[in-house]
Amino acid sequence: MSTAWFNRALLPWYREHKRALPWRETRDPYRIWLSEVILQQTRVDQGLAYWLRFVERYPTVAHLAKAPEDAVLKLWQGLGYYSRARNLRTAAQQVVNDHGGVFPADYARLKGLKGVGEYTAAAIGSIAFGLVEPVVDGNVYRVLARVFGIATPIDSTEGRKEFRALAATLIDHQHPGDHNQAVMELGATVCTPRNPRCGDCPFAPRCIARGTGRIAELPVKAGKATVRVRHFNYLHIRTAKGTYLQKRTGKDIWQGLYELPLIETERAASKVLLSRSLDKLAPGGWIIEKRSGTVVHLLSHQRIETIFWEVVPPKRWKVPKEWLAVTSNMLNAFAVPRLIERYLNGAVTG
DNA sequence: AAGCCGTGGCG
DNA sequence: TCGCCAAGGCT
Repeated sequence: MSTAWFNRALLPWYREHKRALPWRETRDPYRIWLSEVILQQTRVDQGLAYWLRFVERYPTVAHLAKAPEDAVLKLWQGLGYYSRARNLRTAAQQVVNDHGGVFPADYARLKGLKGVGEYTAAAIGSIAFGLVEPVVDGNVYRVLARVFGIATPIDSTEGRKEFRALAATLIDHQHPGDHNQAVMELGATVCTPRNPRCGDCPFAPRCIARGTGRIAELPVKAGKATVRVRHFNYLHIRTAKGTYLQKRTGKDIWQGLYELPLIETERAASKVLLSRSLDKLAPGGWIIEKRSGTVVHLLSHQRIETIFWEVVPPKRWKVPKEWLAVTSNMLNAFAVPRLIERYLNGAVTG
């Protein structure tokens, strides 16, 4: 896949829109490293004052290496993730003791510093030393997922691999540092998680997510699956032969379990709406005797809002062939979801 | 690999 | 209001 258009659009946009930030005015790896650690999981607005204070108090990595841990933590106070501050001091000592006081200029040795992971090593390497190392942070995931329409979960091993590979094909070999910062800047200021400003985006004409109306769905995170709300209406039908059950089939929850006959609706069903659905099952003559309150059943990824309806079918009608009449003493022989079990127990006793 | 680590801003 | 999210890394 040719991706030259990506950099043709990206770098001009960046030169026009990049924010003036003090760590962008230097190629001192110490100051760049400081900014990268401070900005881990932290917004520029929050981290800027801390960076200024650190640079003033500890102008070089040697100064930081000599500082007491308590002093570093005090300067870090309020910024959160305090292991970053402890690791910061440790890494400064590593630079002094293991690298002669000079920041290492290769990816592997950068990553060997305490608190410097894949992202930070690539950021320092590309920005301070011009190494062709793609960064993949939260901004990059979001921008690439949307522009290229990638739905692979970003918090999966497969997803991390896929996005890293794509970022590697995209990175500008002449300006790796600017390229990396440009993608992040775009993600931070234009391609934001909510309400992205697509009107200001250089990729808008080519953005897959925008073209297919999936901006809000990308990037995908597997960890916290979005909870889908569904509306179930269960029919409690008592006849001389017993209560009707049916078996759940198909690619859905509770596969293979039994339940009361189900009518799923788009929204919470009213009596009128349910009547219409019942008429489709068999025309005319249904009597709705009782409507339960809404029972909410929570699954990891679904919220099932349930209404149990006691109904009486028409005098003469064709019972769906997948329904089976079960006598009350046989009901507990069938595997049913907890939702159904609780209802049936309540319906019998109360 | 999945859980933990903090705080502030946002809709 | 409250859950999500933010220039991640460590264990």
